[in-house]
Amino acid sequence: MYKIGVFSKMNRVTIKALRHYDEIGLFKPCYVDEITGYRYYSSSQLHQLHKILALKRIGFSLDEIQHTVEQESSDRHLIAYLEDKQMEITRIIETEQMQLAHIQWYLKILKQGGAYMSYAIVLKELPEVIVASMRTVIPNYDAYYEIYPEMGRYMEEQGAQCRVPEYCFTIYHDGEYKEADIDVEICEAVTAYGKDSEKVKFKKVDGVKTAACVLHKGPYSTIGMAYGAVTKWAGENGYQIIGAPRESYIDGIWNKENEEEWLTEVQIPVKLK
Amino acid sequence: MYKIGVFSKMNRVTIKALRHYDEIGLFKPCYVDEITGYRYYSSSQLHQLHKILALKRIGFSLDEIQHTVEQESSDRHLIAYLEDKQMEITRIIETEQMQLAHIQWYLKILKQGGAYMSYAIVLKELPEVIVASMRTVIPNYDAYYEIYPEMGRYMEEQGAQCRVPEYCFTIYHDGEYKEADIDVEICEAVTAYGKDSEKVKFKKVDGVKTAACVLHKGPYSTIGMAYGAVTKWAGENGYQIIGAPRESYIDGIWNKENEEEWLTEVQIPVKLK
DNA sequence: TGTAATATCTACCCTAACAGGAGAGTCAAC
DNA sequence: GTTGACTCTCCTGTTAGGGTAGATATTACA
Repeated sequence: MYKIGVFSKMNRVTIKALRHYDEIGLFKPCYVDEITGYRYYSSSQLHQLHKILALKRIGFSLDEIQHTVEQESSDRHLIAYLEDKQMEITRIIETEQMQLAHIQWYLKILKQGGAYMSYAIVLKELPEVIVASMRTVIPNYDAYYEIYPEMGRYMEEQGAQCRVPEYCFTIYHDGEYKEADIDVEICEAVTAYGKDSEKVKFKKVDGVKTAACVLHKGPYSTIGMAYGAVTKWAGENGYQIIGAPRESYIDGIWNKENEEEWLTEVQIPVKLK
Repeated sequence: MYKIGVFSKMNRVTIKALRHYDEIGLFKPCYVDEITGYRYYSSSQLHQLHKILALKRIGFSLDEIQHTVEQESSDRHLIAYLEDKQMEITRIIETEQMQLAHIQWYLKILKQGGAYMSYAIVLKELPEVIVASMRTVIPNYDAYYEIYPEMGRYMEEQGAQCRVPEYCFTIYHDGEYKEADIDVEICEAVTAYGKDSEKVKFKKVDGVKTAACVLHKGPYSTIGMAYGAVTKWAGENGYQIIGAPRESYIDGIWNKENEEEWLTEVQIPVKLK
């Protein structure tokens, strides 16, 4: 019969931990003095404690250990537990390795003197939406100043209601970056279908499971940098572009005078290679 | 200006999280209605939020992010932060992989129908101790029944005091398992040096940084299984045996009549290959 | 046997990053 | 005016104990 301090030293377990195990019912002293409350442990308990420590070492939570210990009669339960744990840890390792890749990417950029995180890449899911859409080939980017107002007018006629939060974006259907004759589809998310016209159609745009997104602040003329950042990031981090990129307009000519304050998000559907 | 719900949807961040960031001062709404307490966010804050989310994704804690964001003037700080983080994650991955190896080992044992964890391996540190020691070559294991009492008598003569917790053990100096002519050193940890005799010497036994330990319950005749378990485990988990194994006696003939209740711990100094 | 040092007890608060829920107030639509 | 959706604050809970305070117990030494 050992008092808690000695028992603790024998097993390299803190007194706090032993008291904690007692409290949660995982491992109780073999005898507790009713008057003083002193805990006494016996050597026959070492085996159980070691079992607990062994399970803890391989990543089981105290709760899981308790279940495991209770049902120890059956090996099948244990195998199942261990296999679950195996998968869990495998997943954890994968995410950690992705984090590592991210960090290394940022470090590389930083050491090259690149502007830190002026383009912070974020992965997110894009929702499925109903949109008023207009697909067309525009000669150059200046054409936006004509077609967006046109679409706005049509939607007003139709009484179409914009979705909240607003989601107004352009899908680029070309396979590459172009400066002329660009195949674009401009979309405005709405709450319900409306009547199609020759130019403007209502349709459903599928959601995207994972999109690499980056915010671009400033005029559209420099938005290429944002694309560059995302595509480079994707390539270097094992992601593959699997869909047409979008530009989501947040602030622009309609609410900010100063071009420097315009805000656009570039969204590129990706998946892990 | 967006209310919290919309802003939350725009960024795939929960309302709870936004409120939490506000509370800890990491990311505050640009305006709070003094009367209602409603939080309002603006699109110019998106960029900062994305930066925060990007840092979070690569494993920074909110606390670290706060420091990072505050000192963003200097890239050197950031590089240092990222490099620290890189090392931290590398370490984490290593430990996870070790856990994985452990689990796979247990699984293998279990699937072969082996008795689960009748030998649970635990790694621990062995302390440096002063011992009364007697090194000798014994013809076979039965000789213990002669030499242990002999040593006990000498220690009593000397008035040597045993250490608490008791640590009485045998070191096996042979490089391999032997059944005859075994080179053993029996040790009893004491509180202070005493006078040497021809047979019994007082000495310091160095601590061991990492020892793979296993509890053996039952008579000494089957203790080989415990050794087998440890050495096999070590081999299969990338550990190398780097010192003489010890047997630490916990319960034995001196306090338990029934051989089935004897308890011994096998301790083998190891290190990662 | 008395005193001082050490060991142990219970009880409370703390960690990170929120999640869940209670109860109350606010906002926008019908 | 009312309803339903939205938001607020405040409280508790999550892991596996760590840290400390104040009270009691045991042990060592004179």
